[in-house]
Amino acid sequence: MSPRTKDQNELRRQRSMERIEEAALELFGHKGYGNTSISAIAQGAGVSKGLLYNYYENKAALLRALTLHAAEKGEAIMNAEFFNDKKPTEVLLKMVDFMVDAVSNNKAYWKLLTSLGLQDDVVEEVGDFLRKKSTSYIHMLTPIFKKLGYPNPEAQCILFSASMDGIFLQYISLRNKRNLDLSIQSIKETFCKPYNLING
Amino acid sequence: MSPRTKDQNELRRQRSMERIEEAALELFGHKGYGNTSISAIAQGAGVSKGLLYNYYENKAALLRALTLHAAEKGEAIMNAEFFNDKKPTEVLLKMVDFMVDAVSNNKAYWKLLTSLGLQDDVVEEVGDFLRKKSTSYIHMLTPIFKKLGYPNPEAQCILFSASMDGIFLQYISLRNKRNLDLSIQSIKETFCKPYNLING
DNA sequence: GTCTATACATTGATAGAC
DNA sequence: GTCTATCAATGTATAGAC
Repeated sequence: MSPRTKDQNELRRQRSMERIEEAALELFGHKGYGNTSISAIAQGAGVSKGLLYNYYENKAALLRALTLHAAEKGEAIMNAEFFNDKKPTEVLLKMVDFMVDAVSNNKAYWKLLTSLGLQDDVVEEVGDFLRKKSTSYIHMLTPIFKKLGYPNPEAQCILFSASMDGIFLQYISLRNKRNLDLSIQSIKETFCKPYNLING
Repeated sequence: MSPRTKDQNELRRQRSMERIEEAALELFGHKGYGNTSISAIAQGAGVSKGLLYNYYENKAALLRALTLHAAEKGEAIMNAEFFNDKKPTEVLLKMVDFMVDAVSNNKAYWKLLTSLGLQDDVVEEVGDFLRKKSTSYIHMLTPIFKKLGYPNPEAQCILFSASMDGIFLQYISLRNKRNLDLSIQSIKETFCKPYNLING
C-alpha cells in the first residue's frame, strides 16, 4: 500500500476545489450570496465544511476565487478570437451571438455578477473588478461604432452595452426565451449596421 | 392624563410601520435581502425587534408588504398622467424622463426589485409580481411603437424596455452619472422617433 | 403600542483525529 | 487530504412586562 504521490494529491486538491467552486457558483448565483450558507455549499459539493475551510480562508475568499476563476475561463475566448475580423458589423454580430451563448450556458455566473454589482459592500473587491471589466469593454468596442460612422460612437457604444445587459437581465429574471430571441433580433437590426444605412 | 384616542393610536401604528418599511427598503436594497438582519432593520427604524414582529409575521412578510407598498406609490402616477398625450413620440420621451427621475430618486427600491428578480426562491410571490408588471408594461407600450410605424412593434418595444432596464442596471451598479446621461440621450435618439425618420 | 428578556436554530469558523 | 466534533456569535422569532 504505497502512499499517494504528489501528483495524485495535487489532482485531488484540484478536484475538490473545482467541486466546491462549482457548487458555490450554483448556490450564490441562484439564491444569492447572503442567502447561501457554507453548509449548503459543502453539502452541494459533497465535502465537509472542514475541507472547505482548508482551501478557503472564509466565505468572502471563496466568492473572490470563484468569481475570478469563472471570469478567466470566459475571458480567454473573448480576446483572442474576436477582433481579427476586419468588418465591424461582423464583429458586432459575432459578439452578440457569442454573449447570448455565454449567458445561456452560464446563467448562475451571470446572475451572480449582476447581483454582486447591486450590493454595496459584499466584497468590494468584486465590485471594483466589475467596474474595470465594464469600462475596458466600452473602450474595446467604441472604435467599432466609430468605424460604423456614428456621430457619437462612445454614447452609442454605452447604450449598446447597456441594452445587452438589459436583455440578459430580463431573460434571467423573467425567463422568457421568446422575448430574448425577439430583442436579440431587434438589437442586431438596430445597432449592428453602418450609421448611413440607418440615418443617411 | 387621558389615554390616547383611537386616532392617535392609528397614527402611531402608521408611523411605526412606515419607519420600519423605510429602513427595510434601504437595507434590503443596498445590502440585499439575505444580507440584512431583522436586528439591523429594527435599529435602522429606531424601534425594537419585538415591535417589528408585532406588525409583520416574519422577514418575508415584511419584504412582501414593503414591495407592494412601494410599487403602489409609483404606480399611481404612472397610469393616470401618461397616456393622455396623443403624440406617441411625446409619450415615449416623457416616459424616459419620468423613469430616470423615478430610479434616481428611489435607488434602493430599484436595486431591490432587480436583485429579487435574480433570485430563485426568496418569496416567489414577489417574482410573480415582477413578471406580471413587466408583461403589462410591454402590452401598454407596444401600441406606441405601432403608431410610430415600426414593422415589428412588439419586438421593438421589448428591446426598448430591456434597454431601459439595462441603462438603469448599469447606472446603479457602476454609479456613473455621465454614462447614464449619454445612454439616455442615445436611447431617445434611437427609439423615440417615427420609423420612417430612421429607416425611411 | 412598545420594549426587554429570552428561547432556540443556524451560521461562520476552528481544533484535532484519522 | 479529509472528516467529525465543537464553539462562539448571530439569526429569527416569541413571551411577558409596562
